[in-house]
Amino acid sequence: MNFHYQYKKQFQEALVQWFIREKRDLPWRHTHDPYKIWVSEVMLQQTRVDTVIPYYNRFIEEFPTPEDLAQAPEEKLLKQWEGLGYYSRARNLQAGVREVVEKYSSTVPDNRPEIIKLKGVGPYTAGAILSIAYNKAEHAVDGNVMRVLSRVLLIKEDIALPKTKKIFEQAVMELIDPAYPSEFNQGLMELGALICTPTSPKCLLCPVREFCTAFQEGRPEELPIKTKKTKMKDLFYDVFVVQNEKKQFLLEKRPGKGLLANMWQFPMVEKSTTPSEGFLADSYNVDLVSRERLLSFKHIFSHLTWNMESYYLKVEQNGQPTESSVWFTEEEIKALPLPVPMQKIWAAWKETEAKHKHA
DNA sequence: AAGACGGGGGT
DNA sequence: ACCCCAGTCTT
Repeated sequence: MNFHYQYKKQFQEALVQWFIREKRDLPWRHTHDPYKIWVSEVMLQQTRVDTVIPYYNRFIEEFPTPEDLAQAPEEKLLKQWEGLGYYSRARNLQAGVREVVEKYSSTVPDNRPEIIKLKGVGPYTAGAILSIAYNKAEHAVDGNVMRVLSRVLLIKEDIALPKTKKIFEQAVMELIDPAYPSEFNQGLMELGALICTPTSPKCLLCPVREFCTAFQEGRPEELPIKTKKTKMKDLFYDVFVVQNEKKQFLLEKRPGKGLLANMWQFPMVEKSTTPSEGFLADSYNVDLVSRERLLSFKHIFSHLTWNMESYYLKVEQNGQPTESSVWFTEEEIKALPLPVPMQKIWAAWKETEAKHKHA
């Protein structure tokens, strides 16, 4: 890529001034603390600004410094992250912050070779922290930046391919305003979020439309090119809210790896494989007293669908429950990190319970 | 290079 | 129903 000096200068000026003028007032824009910028960037991975704001505020209140996060028990960390999704982000963030506390005396590294080695910090997050917190001229290429630059520069490579990202990283390094790296990078992202949107971009409001090849050619909404399809798997589960005579409920902790790792759930059995009647006595050492239907719904993940049917069971306890399952009171459940599908079932149980009390 | 990994919002 | 989102890690 080979831009003329004047073109580059004017593009930088237009973008940076637009950002300074029009930027949204967001919580993480009131600080330059690299730790807080880091937290915000991790939360923003594959997640919308509006979703992140309340999580960010609660998280920073609970863990104001790297030391606070480093010392937090995992259950407390996951409870803070509950509902935000991609829970390995939380674990990796804590692991990365622990590295910073231990190896760098709690100071986030200010250079790419060191910062990118931190757990959970990839090429984008590295560049975002370096440019936003330290004002370094580093690329921070996310989906917004690829969309904006694919249009401005008419880049028709498939952005689903990993190697394509390098093209955009080089383009940013070529274009970035050395006087305003933070505003330049954030300007590209802000433009992607507010103006240069995936469908129906607001080109007439765009501060850089005079530099935009796709706008001049007339079909900006057809870029970027992205192939790739997601094949979804369907899974079918029966889920049981199991209550004993002491008003305790049975929950199990998911495995430490994989989907929803270390989160808690009500006992769940795959429908196709198991006749769910035998599940109780065989697996959990209890006798059924009553059975009531709760809620049926689909929960859609990025790569699979859970088809859920849930039931409220009252049981008599024969002995200890099996391995990973534990009896909890309603009060204790409040402290457990539950994935959203389990929160829905728990909410449905509370509704029927309230109904019974009323009647 | 492809798949795993959440959940919500827009069209 | 399908796409996207301030991506990273694992295979």
